[in-house]
Amino acid sequence: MPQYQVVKGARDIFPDEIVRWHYVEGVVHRLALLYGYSEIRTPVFEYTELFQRSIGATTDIVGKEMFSFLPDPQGRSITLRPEMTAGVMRAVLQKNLLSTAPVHKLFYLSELFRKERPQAGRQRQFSQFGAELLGVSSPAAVAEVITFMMQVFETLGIRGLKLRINTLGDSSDRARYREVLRDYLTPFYDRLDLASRERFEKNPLRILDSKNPDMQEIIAGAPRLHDSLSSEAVADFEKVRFYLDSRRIAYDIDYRLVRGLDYYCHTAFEVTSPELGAQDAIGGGGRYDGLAKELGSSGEVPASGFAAGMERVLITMEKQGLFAALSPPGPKVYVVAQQQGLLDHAMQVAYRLRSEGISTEVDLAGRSMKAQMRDANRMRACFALFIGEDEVVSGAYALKNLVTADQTSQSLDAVIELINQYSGKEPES
RNA sequence: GUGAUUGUAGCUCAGUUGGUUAGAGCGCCAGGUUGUGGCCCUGGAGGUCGGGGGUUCGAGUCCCCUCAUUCACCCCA
Repeated sequence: MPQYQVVKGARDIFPDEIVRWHYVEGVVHRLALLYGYSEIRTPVFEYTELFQRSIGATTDIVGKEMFSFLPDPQGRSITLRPEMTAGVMRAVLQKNLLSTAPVHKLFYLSELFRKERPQAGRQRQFSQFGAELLGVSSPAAVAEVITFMMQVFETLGIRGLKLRINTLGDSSDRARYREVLRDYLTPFYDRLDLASRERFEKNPLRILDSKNPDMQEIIAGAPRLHDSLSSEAVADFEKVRFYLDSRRIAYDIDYRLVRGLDYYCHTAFEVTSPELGAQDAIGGGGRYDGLAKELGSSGEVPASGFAAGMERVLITMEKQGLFAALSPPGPKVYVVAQQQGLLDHAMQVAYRLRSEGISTEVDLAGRSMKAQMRDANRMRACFALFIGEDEVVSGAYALKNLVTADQTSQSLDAVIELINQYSGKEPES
């Protein structure tokens, strides 16, 4: 057992896996461009109050999952970001971005940190890609965000995902409902579990998504938020459904979908993957028109957004066999030195090839030809170029096609020409 | 934070009721083939049995502690 190991809940990503990340990231970038979203990068840490204010002091994330520390004894506490929306909103407000154009569409691909016990599909450092649509308050905006997210999943080839949506109404709807819910729950107070009692005062809505079996009976009989909604909120939700229906995006309505973060209003949504085990949310999001005000903005900044868990996407794709054809690219040419004394010459030839834009490998360790050939094979090089005494004297190099095993002897210029013309497939393995 | 689970070679795992020098497959390295890979054959390297303590004539096997892993609860991506 090595003395040093990765920090609990973090992991290393090696080259054979990184190709998968590049693939997914490429799809995200491509579709972001297609939908008109530009990338934003914000710092990995923010002042702690930002998260307390935006995510909500009563949430689990703020209550027990943040990595917070003091940069210096007199400094303000700072926190490794547990989610992206707060930081993006802070950046947008700080720069007064909405003054340059009324609508901004941003996407990101970032690392987040949450101090949870790791388990399948859950890490302490993890990555999300997501988007924020700022400046538009409408069902059309949430619908676009959902569409964007679902198209990413679809483009990646992921199957069997389930989209659930709900509406939380606006703040006055929720205030009204909070009272209705409290009135209903009061007679059951003695039967509520500890977590639910804590939420009773501050955020009774979140009692509804408790998974405690003992609570289910009580929850099942609760009045629905839906029945407390204003007609505007109902119409808003109907409109979102209309957009999803017209784009043939399948979904279920889940009246109990509340989501953990306090800043959501109106539409909230979540996508689950059948491949994930207990932590099965692969993406989620919603609308949060009130967040900017909460952060002290004088003007309104209505917003919608989604976030998807990169690792969970990767797990799902792996289980569905969507990476079968993916492997790290091999070099075009492997320069094989007949004996160690010819390494200098081999390196010189390699540099020449590289200067011609041809990816080239040389065995710097000076191993046997057999080892070099095995290496070339393993790396799935297309060609082997042999450097022996004959070649050095004659200037004619033996070039072997490692797929067909054809071999010719040519000047270096002719070899470069041949390689550049070659467009055949890489060796199978 | 709570519960359970598993730690033996680089990887996946065997290891009988405690009993000599702890094994296999794959991978790695070398040779067979001194200018040519994949396949095959032969050989080799590589292990404080997670760590510490205890019981015992004797511990990879039993007990205690500890660290780590994984899964689940909670919650979320």
